[in-house]
Amino acid sequence: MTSSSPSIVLFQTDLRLADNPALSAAVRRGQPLICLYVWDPKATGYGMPGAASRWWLHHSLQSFSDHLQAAGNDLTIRIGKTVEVLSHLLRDFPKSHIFWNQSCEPDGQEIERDLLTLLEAEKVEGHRFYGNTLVAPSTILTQTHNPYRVFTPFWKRLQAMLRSSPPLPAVRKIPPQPSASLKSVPLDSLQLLPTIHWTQGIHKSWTPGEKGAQTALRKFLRAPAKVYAMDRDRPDLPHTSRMSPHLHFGEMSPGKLWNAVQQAKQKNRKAQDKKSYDAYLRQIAWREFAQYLLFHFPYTVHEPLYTDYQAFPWRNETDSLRTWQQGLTGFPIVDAGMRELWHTGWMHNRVRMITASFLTKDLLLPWQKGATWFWDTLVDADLANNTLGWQWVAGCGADASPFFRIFNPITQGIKFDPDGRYVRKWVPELADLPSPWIHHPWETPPLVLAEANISLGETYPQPMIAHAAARNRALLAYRQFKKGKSSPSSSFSKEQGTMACL
DNA sequence: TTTTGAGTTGTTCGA
DNA sequence: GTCGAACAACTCAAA
Repeated sequence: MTSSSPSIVLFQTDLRLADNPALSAAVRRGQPLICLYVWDPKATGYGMPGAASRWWLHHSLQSFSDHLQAAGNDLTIRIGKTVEVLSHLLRDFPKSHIFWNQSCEPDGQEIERDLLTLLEAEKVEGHRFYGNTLVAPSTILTQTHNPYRVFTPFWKRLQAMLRSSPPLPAVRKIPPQPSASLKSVPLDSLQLLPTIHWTQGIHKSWTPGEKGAQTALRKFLRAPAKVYAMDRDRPDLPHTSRMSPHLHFGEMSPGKLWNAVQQAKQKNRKAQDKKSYDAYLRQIAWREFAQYLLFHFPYTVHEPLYTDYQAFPWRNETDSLRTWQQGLTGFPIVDAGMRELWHTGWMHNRVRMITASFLTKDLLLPWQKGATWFWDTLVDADLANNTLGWQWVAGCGADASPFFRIFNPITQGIKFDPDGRYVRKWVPELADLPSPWIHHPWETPPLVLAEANISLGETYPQPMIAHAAARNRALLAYRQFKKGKSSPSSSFSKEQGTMACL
């Protein structure tokens, strides 16, 4: 059976049947349908997901493929460059219509540009939708028709634009593929799974796929959503939504998530609970803002949004980067975070800020190094969120934290992990250290240390840097950089000299 | 064009 | 122990 004019849906980060405008439109068209996913193994840099993220992608594709089969179709997987694969497909099905949801990522944008050229050349119809964001990013602009660079006015504008239209229902029946000869490579041939079995920790805490996303949302709305405003900053409590990887791979649309939270909020009368739902909606808007910024400022993946920061005198040094990556800095909350990341592919948001502040401010290492590490290790690695987050902490991005806002890893630990449960979980060598000392073991009386079987410098490292001095060094570096009075590099190396004595 | 108000997540110091 | 101010200066966005 061949058709003269099938539909091709190009899936990228929208692996779902529910609230997927491109898929729904293609189904409505009624013609035979090809559900296409293209894997490009030659992608480099941020085009290639990290190992943790590839693990998720594998399982997400498997789950999505199952869902498509249940609806009467199947996932066609091909390897190569997206547009070349499509071009090839168009030879077999010359009058196809192509459907896709817009990607805000630079690579996705490049694919879209090439795709539009191809469509033009082949006289093929394309249908673009906006399923990855609440609102098409090109439509939110300031009065002077420029993109927003500040969250609050963006947030106001976004709320004014949002219609409370219900999300599209999940597609239940999909027209079959156009012909039995449509070839797909097996999922395993993408080699997304790591050969060593370090994913056990990840396996335990996540269920990739559309069903897993819905379960996670239900669980969140049942309880933690109500205490979110208060407890979301507590890494020792399980009160975040953990929706980030599901959102990243599009297993749940931001629109559906937004809608579900709104509904829960309306059903709930308690003022305190409403506050929590609002706080969470605001977080969804931050995710939207990140997508939006990446769409309008694709260069921010590698360079600061405010480009004069290119001249900032970051230190170029690899030893301390490695110490940070391994979670051996000697600051318990930082090390706990870095180890949680390594073992589970995830880190609590508050701790992401603390560890990022430590890298960029205490160690004065370039935010790009941290962003790359997070990209490689996070199961929810998302280019937009990662870029915005790191630049925010470093002070060179949208709504950047002021340069004098430097997280104190001890204060933050005491405040957000008051009993030290988070630290004890991920830094077991400190497990027996009493709470008053858990966030600053180097100040613990020797007897207490001995009783806890801790020998600083042997069983657990001494702090790699004195925070107070590191803070002053960062303040000075930023102040001098801002003034631009002296050549930043020369004045800075002098400063480094004083650091050597610490 | 100019002016004005405001800006996710912090820390420290001194009263 | 608690609280408010200072930490700098700049850019954005709207009036």
